[in-house]
Amino acid sequence: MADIRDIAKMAGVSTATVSKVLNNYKEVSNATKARILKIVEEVGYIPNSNARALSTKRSWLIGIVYSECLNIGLEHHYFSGLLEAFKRETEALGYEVVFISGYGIGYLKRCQVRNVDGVFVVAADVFDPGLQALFDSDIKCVTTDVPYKSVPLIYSDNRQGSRLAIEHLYNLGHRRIAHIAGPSTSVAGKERLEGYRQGLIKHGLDYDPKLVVEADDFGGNAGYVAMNKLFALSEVPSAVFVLCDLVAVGVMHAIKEHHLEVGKDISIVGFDDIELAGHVHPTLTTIKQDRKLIGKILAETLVKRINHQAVDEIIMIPTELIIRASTGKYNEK
Amino acid sequence: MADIRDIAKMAGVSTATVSKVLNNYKEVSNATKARILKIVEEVGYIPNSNARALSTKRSWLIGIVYSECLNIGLEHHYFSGLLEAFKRETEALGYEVVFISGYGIGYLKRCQVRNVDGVFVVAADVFDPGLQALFDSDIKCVTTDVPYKSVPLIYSDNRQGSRLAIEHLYNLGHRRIAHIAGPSTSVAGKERLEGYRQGLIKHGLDYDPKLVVEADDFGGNAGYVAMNKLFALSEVPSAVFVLCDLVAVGVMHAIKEHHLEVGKDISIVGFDDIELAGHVHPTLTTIKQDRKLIGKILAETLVKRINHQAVDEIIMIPTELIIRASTGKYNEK
DNA sequence: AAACGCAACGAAAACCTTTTCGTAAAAGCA
DNA sequence: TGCTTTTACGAAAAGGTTTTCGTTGCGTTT
Repeated sequence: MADIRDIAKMAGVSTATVSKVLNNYKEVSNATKARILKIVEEVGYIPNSNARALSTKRSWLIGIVYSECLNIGLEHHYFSGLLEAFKRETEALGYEVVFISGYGIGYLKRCQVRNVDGVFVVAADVFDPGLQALFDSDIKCVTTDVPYKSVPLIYSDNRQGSRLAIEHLYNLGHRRIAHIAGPSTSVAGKERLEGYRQGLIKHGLDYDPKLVVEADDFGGNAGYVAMNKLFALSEVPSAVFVLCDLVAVGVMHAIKEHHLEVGKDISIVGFDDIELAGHVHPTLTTIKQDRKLIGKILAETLVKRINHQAVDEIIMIPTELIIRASTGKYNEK
Repeated sequence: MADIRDIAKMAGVSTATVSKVLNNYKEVSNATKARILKIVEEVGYIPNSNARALSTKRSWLIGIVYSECLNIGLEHHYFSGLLEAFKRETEALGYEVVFISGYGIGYLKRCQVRNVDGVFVVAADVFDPGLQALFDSDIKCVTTDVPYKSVPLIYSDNRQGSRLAIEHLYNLGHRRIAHIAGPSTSVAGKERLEGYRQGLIKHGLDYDPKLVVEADDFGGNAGYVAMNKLFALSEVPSAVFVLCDLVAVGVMHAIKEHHLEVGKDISIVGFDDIELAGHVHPTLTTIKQDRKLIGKILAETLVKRINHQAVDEIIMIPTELIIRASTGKYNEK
């Protein structure tokens, strides 16, 4: 593999000049510039990114912190979609995306070792001291769903989304509305619970703690288990607002096992709007999170931070109610 | 940030000695080794990976080629699960995982720029010349579902899986079994189609091209569309073997819209066994791919290749039939 | 003709490790 | 004791860029 010195030699110039051409400095004549570029092209020369990073202290690498806690890992639709959007955007800006391993030395050191220019904390436990060390360091971070001090945070307006859900159910005549909440360590889960509560109050309904059950994680099975807890109640709710679509599918499963009809006997509202929401039976009414947009803004914000530009501390993206068949008018039994 | 020279100075030794300690060379006395280690610990010294990579020509980075073609990107459950398993395994071996951007200069050059030690081609179009250039280079690769010359290939035994599906349906009395196949560019799709055919023949059934319809991609909507094509047939099949679970959910959607019952009027078998398969209604009979195992073997194989050890060219992992409620005995109408 | 400015380029240091090879002292052996 | 081997360590080169600052040569002013 040819290096910059080979190119310099072939062009009859110094490495400095080649470097300047490659990095678009203007202080080099058009003639030599063209000559060098031609040789670079012919030889298929590729600058060594390690040498470059060593010299410039920029790696053009963005780290992803993505711990598989609570089943919200790569396999969770919402997060994988978000990550995909983020990746697409940063790649367009010239960066590449690397997973930061939680192994051994911890996130912070790992980031320092790899010399990442910035990191995106996608899914993690806020109380993880390793994560806090990273956030408290001078490495540029952005995050979603994991608020921490003044680390820029871009995410859906969970409370607003929840209120939309409750309003929808209320308008359909439901008065006994349950909530399957996220694990208590999940901030998004907490906010959705709060929005649920706000929604109830706004419509003059009482908040009944018995109607709130906590899901163990963000998978389908957690919903199945949680819904069965609701069935154990003396008076079963007529509607359930579920913290996310994947969990909602498990909820629907439990309901059908009790020979009840979703959308008729019990209405369900999910959160996320994953592709499958439009294909499960009945199709799932849900609160849509705009993951493409959120991913894009996250990317832009991080790159701004890397370039020492000012950014907003918090950006909340509005959610949208998508009405499908899993919700229906309240039926007196 | 302290560098190796600082450490050397503090310990009163040369950088060479520090380096040797850090890399477990034996030619250094226990006394100085302990002294150096102590200082390293106190200062929180972290070796610069770029300098190291420059010197050793190893980056401890593994590239992922993951093009979002046909909806099988990060958002596809099977692949994200596979990737997760792969990542976990390689991280345990000391590597970190970086996405190789398809932007601009192409996969091969991108890999060379980043100096990756190896790459895992997860999902991509086999006919992409950029991909072929990568495969033909001397960069160590492994792949799944994307066979190419002698690049090590680890994946499910698609034909065997399909035969399992057909056998199951046959044993339930179905004789008119349709197949929703993958896009023609998908190798896994082709193999499953072939297995479907083999299964039919084995049981003395005719292969009827009219009963095979191609899905546009690997998403739920593709299944919905494809199933509606089957409904346009003069004689609707009593069972459908679908190339993957996500698509199968769309198929079930279409069936219910025709007021037929899945598992009774029409039986469905999927492929993958994603978590949701156990929660959709009816729960989905499917062919399980062991993505944890496949991911693990992929990782091990790639690392072996990196270390110049011999590896198998092809490893096929058997699949397993998971019987749930979407398949039932054939009912004469 | 002297003085100056500017354009175009190069020398060399800096970035931080690893690794080879050489050297000195200590240990082993006769 | 004299010799060889081993052990413990260091000097310095190598790895490939970027960047600062200096130099050269040429055209413009006065």
